Amino acid sequence: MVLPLSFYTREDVVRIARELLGKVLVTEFDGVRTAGMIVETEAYAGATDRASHAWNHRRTARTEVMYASGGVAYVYLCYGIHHLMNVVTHREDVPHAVLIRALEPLEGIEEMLLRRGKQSFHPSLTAGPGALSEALGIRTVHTGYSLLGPELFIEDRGIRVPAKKIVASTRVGVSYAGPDALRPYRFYIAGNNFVSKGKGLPLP
DNA sequence: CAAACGATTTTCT
DNA sequence: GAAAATCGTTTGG
Repeated sequence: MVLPLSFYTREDVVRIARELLGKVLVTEFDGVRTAGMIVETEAYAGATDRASHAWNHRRTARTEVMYASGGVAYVYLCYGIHHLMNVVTHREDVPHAVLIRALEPLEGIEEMLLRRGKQSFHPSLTAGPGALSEALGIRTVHTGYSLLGPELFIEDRGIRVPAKKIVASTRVGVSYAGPDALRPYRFYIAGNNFVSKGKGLPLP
């Protein structure tokens, strides 16, 4: 089933990040379907989190969509090259979000190879936030799109990720965030080949 | 209006 | 392991 709006509008963004592991992200642009199981996420706790684009209620044209009510996508361009996709959570005016960092491909692998310009199936196809966005055709034009479909949605297909397989660590690439860089807000499935190689700071 | 920079990935040594 | 690629967003003058 497609995750309902009530999944996204809850208050605990860290819990939502953890619960997104094992869910399936699907895109269907121009009738082409691609999908993958989420294996790595990061929570960004809005105004109180220095690592967040919305830290201290920073509000710009780019981050405006983070202030929407949960259940929409926040997609932005990083390093001029990579499109990074986030799930907006919580209620209106509370700019929480979860970055999707890695997927295990499930459907439309041929199309993913085409979009990524790859010859063969390899974890680098969808391991990493920029890579998975390219594989699924997600670009900044999709920011603000509903996560309830029809072109972009997340499903629960009954995949259960045992708590013992969920690892918490620090977030990748946020060392500028001072003490907040130490928050254990990154989650991934232990042993999954499609988890990105990115590293955060060592946990205290 | 100019300039620095980034929640990354790939390639080259 | 280091460095380049590449451009929209943000910030400072």
